[in-house]
Amino acid sequence: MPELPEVETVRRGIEATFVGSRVASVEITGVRTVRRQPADELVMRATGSVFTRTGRRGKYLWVGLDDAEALVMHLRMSGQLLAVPASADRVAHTHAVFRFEGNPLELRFVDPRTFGELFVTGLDLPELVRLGVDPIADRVGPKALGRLLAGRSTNLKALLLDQGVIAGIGNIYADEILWRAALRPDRPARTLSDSEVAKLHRAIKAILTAAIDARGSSLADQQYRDLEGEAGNYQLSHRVHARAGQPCRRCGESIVKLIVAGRSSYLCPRCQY
DNA sequence: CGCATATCCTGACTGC
DNA sequence: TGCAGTCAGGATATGC
Repeated sequence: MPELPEVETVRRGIEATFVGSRVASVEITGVRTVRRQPADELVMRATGSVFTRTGRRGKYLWVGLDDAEALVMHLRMSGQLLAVPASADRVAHTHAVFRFEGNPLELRFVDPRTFGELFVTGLDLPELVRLGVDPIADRVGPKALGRLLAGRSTNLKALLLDQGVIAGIGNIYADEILWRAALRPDRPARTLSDSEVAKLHRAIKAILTAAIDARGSSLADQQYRDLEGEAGNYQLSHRVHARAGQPCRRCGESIVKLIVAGRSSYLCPRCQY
């Protein structure tokens, strides 16, 4: 569910609400929530530490613990991070709860499908070195993007989804980016002209920036919520995602749904090439 | 290397 | 109303 814009929105919420607070206690109840290390180890390393800063790389979110270690979180398909009063009822699938000294709000990790995870690691984030460039946090120019595409026979959809190449783009934003760039998802990457690479570069920046400004996308199931439990607004600006049969906002042709790179992919068959 | 498939799960939705 | 089947924003392993 959450892609770069949603994770960035949650990161900003944690920055505003919990940075500067000292962890009073950590409760891990989900059996799969902490799986790279014993849950007790995470509890011990986090308890007593101050949330000193936040960061994001692709879809991974992290919090500095005393500026000495990092608490890394990934929401995967259904994870939510929520700031709620400690007295509030816990919803089903609440797998982790962080309480803080002098902060009336606690941080809860809720994840029905249990694909999400938490772990504590070093500030150099060795688990994240495999990730490719972050299109928002890193300065990625059109030439750098062109080098990532060069010589690859893989299609654009698979490439945009490959976290080892570009980190943070998921199924919704890949489709929205490719529509904006007027490029088909099944187009082999190495066939792009310089001007098409430039268009793709502009579309990545524009779509992700607009989606962050809109605080992310909440689909019909309302599963994505920000730290305050509020829905995002970027779904109102979607041009292709989940719009099969509806008219293209650029040329009027019916949007179609294909499977590309094993994922549902929406595109305009007339104005994407 | 690239690609399809299966897998980890729960829940919402569809069609009978 | 119930029930089976399908699908879902992600990431990874496997086999061809």
